[in-house]
Amino acid sequence: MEQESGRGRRVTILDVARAAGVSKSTVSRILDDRLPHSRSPNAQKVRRIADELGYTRDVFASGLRQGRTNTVGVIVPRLTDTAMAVFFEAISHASDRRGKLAVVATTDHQPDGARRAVRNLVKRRVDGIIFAADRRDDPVVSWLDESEVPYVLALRREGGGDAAVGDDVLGGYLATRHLLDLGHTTIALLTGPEFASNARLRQDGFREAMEEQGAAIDPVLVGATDFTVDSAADAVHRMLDAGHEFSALFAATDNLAIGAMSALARRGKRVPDDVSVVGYNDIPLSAHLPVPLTSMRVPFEEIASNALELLEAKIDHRSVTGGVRTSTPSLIPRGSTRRVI
Amino acid sequence: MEQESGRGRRVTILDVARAAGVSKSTVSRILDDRLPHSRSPNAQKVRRIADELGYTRDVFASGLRQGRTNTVGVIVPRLTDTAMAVFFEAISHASDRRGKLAVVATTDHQPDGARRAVRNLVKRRVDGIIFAADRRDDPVVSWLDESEVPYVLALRREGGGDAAVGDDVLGGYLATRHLLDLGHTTIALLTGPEFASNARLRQDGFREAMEEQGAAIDPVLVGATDFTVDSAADAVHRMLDAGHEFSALFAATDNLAIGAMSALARRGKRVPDDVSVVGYNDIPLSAHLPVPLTSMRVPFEEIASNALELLEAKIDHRSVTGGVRTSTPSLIPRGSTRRVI
DNA sequence: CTGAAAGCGCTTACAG
DNA sequence: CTGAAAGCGCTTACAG
Repeated sequence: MEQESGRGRRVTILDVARAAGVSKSTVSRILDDRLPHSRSPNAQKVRRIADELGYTRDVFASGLRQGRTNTVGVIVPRLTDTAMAVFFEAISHASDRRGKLAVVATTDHQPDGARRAVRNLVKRRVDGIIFAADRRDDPVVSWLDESEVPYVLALRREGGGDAAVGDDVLGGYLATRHLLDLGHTTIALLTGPEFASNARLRQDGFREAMEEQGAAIDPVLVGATDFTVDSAADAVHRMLDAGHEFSALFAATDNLAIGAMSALARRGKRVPDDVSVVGYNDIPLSAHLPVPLTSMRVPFEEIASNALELLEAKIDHRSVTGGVRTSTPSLIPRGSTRRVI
Repeated sequence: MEQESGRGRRVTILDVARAAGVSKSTVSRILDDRLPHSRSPNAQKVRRIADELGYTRDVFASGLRQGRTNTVGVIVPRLTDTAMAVFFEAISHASDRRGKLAVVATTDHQPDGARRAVRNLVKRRVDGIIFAADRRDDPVVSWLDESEVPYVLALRREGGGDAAVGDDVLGGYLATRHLLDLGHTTIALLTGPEFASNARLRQDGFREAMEEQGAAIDPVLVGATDFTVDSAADAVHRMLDAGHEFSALFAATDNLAIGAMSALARRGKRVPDDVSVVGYNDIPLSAHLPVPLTSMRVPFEEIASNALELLEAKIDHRSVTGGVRTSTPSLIPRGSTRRVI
């Protein structure tokens, strides 16, 4: 690469064509990754010269002409939610490998956030959208259907659209099963808000495991949250105030588990001695808390790849077998859970 | 908006022109935000029709023609570092307000990560780059200088380029001053790796405060980390193993503080009763830890705005007075620090 | 203020 | 396989 692209005159396809003594059409074809890679001497020469000149295709010109931009939009509630940052990084890496760019927009949990995000991304000409925000009642999904932007859901299913998800029911089941296996029977649950489908499915898995075991679910020990650490702490304080004892707690996300542990600490309850705690998502921090958190690991890389594949199929108007790809979470046992004594 | 843009035929400037009975040149000018907003009847009509037709400018066509894309690239080490996610969200919001798009690339702390990130962003035709990765010795800065991409540094200064930063020396000073004021004199320090300029400046502030107070700095109580939670825990374990007592600890980031608290807990030291701890960055989680963390709040929004302004000036070839804008951090006292008894 | 025309850097039928 | 030509949707001197 003789010359890094900058503000000066860019190296265009015409420069390469002239230097190689061929037409720009030919250069365009030789450098087109979608076409079979020609090993003819001419092709090799063009590639060499393009390299020497530091030529890179102008994505704007190419996008304008092709009607596609090789850009995918990703919508998440917030990037400061580490699980979402992990997921976006996964999509970003997978996109990179496929020569695409992932751009992210956040909804900030605002009512109109999703719509604004979609509009912004569409304006930027993304080829499609991976939607990972979490409002069940959000009309954005039907709105996305009406608009003609190709999209897939990720980390949640809704309205029958294509989706790449983790098996949240199984995850909820496995987390609860772990606690039951350790001898716990009175288990508190910290779930998300009504509209969050993934939290509800994890709750379903919780119920399934409890029923299978014949363990009763105390409604007082089921706390709804808005996914904030604070609301989790509040919910646990209320449980404690109600005087209903519990020896274990399953939280629908690691953040909620952190809030729970914070409240438990403040009330003089030790983890895991007095209460065992299981989280969900296995965010990087969880392994490094004062009491390392037992958590459900979600295969974000796999889900990201699936989402991207499904989306590409949609963009290319290919129909995909299935339409929903489900990845399996796994339990990572750590210090926050122990056998009841 | 009659018709959401999608895959069907897009509404182009020509559609608007025809519907309004003017030329596309005229439409282009009327809809050009850079030009003074005309209130002539004609202009109003065109704007109304554009709206009715759901016209949005094709950023690719516009970008191709104008030679700029209204996109800024942001480079951070990782998005899973919450402080970086906060910062990117801040840039994203500020960009939005200015009608720009912010796209992010991560270095993953890889030696060649920064270069790869720059190359990727340049390929995507960003108008400029906000560089917030943290390797002091990274040759990428001089490399950026050679390439002709406009860029500014953020959260760190290096090699004299334009930069939007927090006052890390002051922050380190204030954090340490807080501990000194509470009566602590043997204070441990958790700093970053050699190459991280911001950590070093915070360390300078620490030294300044200690010297001012006439408090000695025990080299054994200065622990270098690689910014991971684990390495912080390890460093604290080593201090404890060495048998050098300390009643307070200042960590160059909240993550390091979390690692420290984790190690302290494992060694039976209570925070704040046995050891007071101060972090830096005030990430959202810090307020919600079992022991809420005293931390230095960094005005990320302000730094993001500054970075964007500096960058725009560079892009427009305007020279800016100064070239470095410094924002002031502030101490947020919480439960992790208390007066020595 | 307005319009016709050129051109940004590509890709892609079309014809050879 | 190759090249000349048209055109993607804009913006912008240029001339009126």
